[in-house]
Amino acid sequence: MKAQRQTKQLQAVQQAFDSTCRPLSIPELHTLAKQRLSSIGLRTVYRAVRRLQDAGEIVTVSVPGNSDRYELANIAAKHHHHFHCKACDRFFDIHGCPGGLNKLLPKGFKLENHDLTLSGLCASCA
Amino acid sequence: MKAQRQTKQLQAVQQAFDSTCRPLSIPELHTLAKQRLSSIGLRTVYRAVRRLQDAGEIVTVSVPGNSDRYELANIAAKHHHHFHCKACDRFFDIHGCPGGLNKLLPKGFKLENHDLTLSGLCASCA
DNA sequence: ATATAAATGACATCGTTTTGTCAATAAAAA
DNA sequence: TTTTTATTGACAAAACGATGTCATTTATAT
Repeated sequence: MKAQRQTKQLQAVQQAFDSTCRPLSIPELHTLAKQRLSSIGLRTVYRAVRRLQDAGEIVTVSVPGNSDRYELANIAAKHHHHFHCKACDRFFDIHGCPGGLNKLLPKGFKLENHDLTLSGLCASCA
Repeated sequence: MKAQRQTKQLQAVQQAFDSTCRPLSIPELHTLAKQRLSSIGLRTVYRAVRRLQDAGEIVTVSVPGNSDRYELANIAAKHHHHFHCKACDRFFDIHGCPGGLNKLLPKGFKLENHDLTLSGLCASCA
């Protein structure tokens, strides 16, 4: 279930993940990959993401009011949250978690997961 | 900027909000409104939501990996969060907030908002 | 009761994201 | 090097939510 051929295109997408430690959207990946391989097509980025997903190297990050992002599975394995910069529209990883969420639940509800998205301005935009 | 005519259709949508105290999607609103007015069209639900938004009666609720929901503005005015049931796919209001989120921010980041979505099973599905 | 125009609903259309297709390319095996 | 076939990229097309259109309906004012 691993990506089978080592192509320049797949490497360009992998390098985008490796060099940018934040959740990336498909258009962001396309832009980043084009910096290393200007000829890479959007269709190929979609396919690379699918393959990396199937290989278990990346996972989907759902965020409110925005299209899906993707990030390295080994980063996602450590519980963390995200910050969305309203100016540059980028997402960043936030390490740490408020905790104590079970107290917020109404009677009878069963908590399995939670998802925290902070938003405001990132360091470069503030 | 208020909805101008009091139609059965608009009332059906308003009643959906009034009788169901949780964030509702367009299809959910359509289903609920049809229970009171089976002839109401989806197009009309879209327009009713737009009008109620313009009138300031409802606001948009963005949630991760799901289409937008809408809820009454007076409910949204009190800071709260949401719970998503993975079984029935409904969203519920959660009152209370973990707080202390500023500590999680990296240097230089400016926090303006936050968004917490718990998920699991609701009382009726658990 | 009548006139006016906002609102409705059926349908078509749009805009965006995602996927299908297929001839050409190129990575890995022979 | 040659062969094989996974992969690519251009293009078409699907999927989807949301909106435009317009003849008809109907709430409201007169």
